[in-house]
Amino acid sequence: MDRDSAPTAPREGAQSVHRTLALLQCFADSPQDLTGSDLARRTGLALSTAHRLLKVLTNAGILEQDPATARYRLGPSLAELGRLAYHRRGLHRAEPELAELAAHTGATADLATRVGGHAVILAGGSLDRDGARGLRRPLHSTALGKVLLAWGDNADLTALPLEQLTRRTITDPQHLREELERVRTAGFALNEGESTTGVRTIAVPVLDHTDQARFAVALRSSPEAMASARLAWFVEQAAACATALEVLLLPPGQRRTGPRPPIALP
Amino acid sequence: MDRDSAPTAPREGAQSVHRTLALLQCFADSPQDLTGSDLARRTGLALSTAHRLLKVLTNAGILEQDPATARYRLGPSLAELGRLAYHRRGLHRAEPELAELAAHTGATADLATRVGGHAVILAGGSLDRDGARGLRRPLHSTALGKVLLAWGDNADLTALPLEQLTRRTITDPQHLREELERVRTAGFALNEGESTTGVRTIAVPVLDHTDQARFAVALRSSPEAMASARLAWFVEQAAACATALEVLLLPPGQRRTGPRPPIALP
DNA sequence: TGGAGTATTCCATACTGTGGGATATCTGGG
DNA sequence: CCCAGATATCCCACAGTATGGAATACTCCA
Repeated sequence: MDRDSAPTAPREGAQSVHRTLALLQCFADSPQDLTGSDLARRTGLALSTAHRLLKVLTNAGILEQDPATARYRLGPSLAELGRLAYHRRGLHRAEPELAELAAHTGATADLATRVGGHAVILAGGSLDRDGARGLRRPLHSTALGKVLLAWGDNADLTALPLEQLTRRTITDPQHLREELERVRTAGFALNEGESTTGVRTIAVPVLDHTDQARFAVALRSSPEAMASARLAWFVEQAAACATALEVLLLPPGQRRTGPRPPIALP
Repeated sequence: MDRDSAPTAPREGAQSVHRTLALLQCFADSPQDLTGSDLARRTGLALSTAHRLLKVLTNAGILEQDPATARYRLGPSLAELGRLAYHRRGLHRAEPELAELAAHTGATADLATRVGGHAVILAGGSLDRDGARGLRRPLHSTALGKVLLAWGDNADLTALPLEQLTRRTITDPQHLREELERVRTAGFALNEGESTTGVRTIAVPVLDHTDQARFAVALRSSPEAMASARLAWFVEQAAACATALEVLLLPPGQRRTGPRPPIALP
């Protein structure tokens, strides 16, 4: 009856809050406004339950109902809180760095962090295109995710769903573990067509003082534009950006002290 | 025991969600990271209750705990959802308009909308300064709020707290009702020192097809810079911006058809 | 070394959230 | 014009979820 949302969830003593967050998540997944019944269907909730929760969110301004269609969409309070979150986390300082990186390399630059079993894109990218697809991607099938796993907590790796998205997606835990080892020794992750066919992506970590990846920076483009011969150059540009972001995004006491992981082409 | 948060709240059958939102709201009010016990104190919740709710929010990435201090702050999922909300509501298109208005007039330009008993600032302003004070202001004591009330639903006016913020704050419902009438006939709201002493603010509505204020645009500066002789000019600049925003923020079917309310200096 | 302020976990109880159902509205078609 | 289908909204008795007191573990500071 209940679908588990992430490999984190201790669903104890907080059912309604969990359900409320599930409702919110629907809006990250769908670019259109949603009807109440639609939301109930997507979350598997009873209509009246969904409706009650939606009303609370609407009264708080987290969601809003279109006066004409009565459909729900993300509301002003969320824009407000999001703006605060964005600022307080220093992401507005990251944006120009990413823009510069994108302009310099001609590729698309993304900044992401890990939330549960997903890489959540925080800055960069193209919202008009990516906003429709949603801003979170599975960890196992993206360069960003591999970096976050390789320099992070991948103990519970078997808890990840490892869903097959394309023909090339890694779905075997052991295979993934080897890939992560390769990523760690190479100093960067390379993806081609494992998440979206016809797209090549590289990613590098933004490391803290314990050598954990707090964020990841990715560059993606067509395989031709990102030809193997120029791969090292792309990775170095991304790494330079990542180093800058360590200063901009981490508080002084939590910055990497050791050297960046050296880049070694496979 | 329970403090009522807004003059909207049907607190029925959603206690935990309400409490969760109250916890979130604490972060909008305080610029610093907050400890769990601090949050429990501010919301009046039992420590264990607050902790449980905070854990759910943290697992979802709505909040995050500083790895060093274990204090809570706004998290990546909120930045993600906020970014989506910001974009989907077209607020990124409003930002340049407001920047232009601010540059042109030399004042600070804000865009806000109504959520419950508050005017929530969505774009413009200076986040570094305003982010510390919070992004929401009471309706009765700000030019933005007066506009949202004057061209909006002010039937439940007596339900507003009407808290006294400065010596000049309007605290009498009847007095406020007269002021709103004045605002409606003037076509704009003027505030001086009712919210913050030494600041003069004007605001105009962004109207929809039913002549409701969906948003409000404000300009604020020192009383000298915004001298009475030049007041009409400031109001006209703001009104021009508001007209532009009607096109940018409202869907085609919901745009004002009639003329803008004419501006009449008192 | 002790004490104050925390985070975190446990559990029996009671109150909150639940969902089935009934009603009101709306829309597009026949 | 009226009906069928889909939707928003409200109500209420029941069950199970959320609650908060208390106990433990941890960290910082004097």
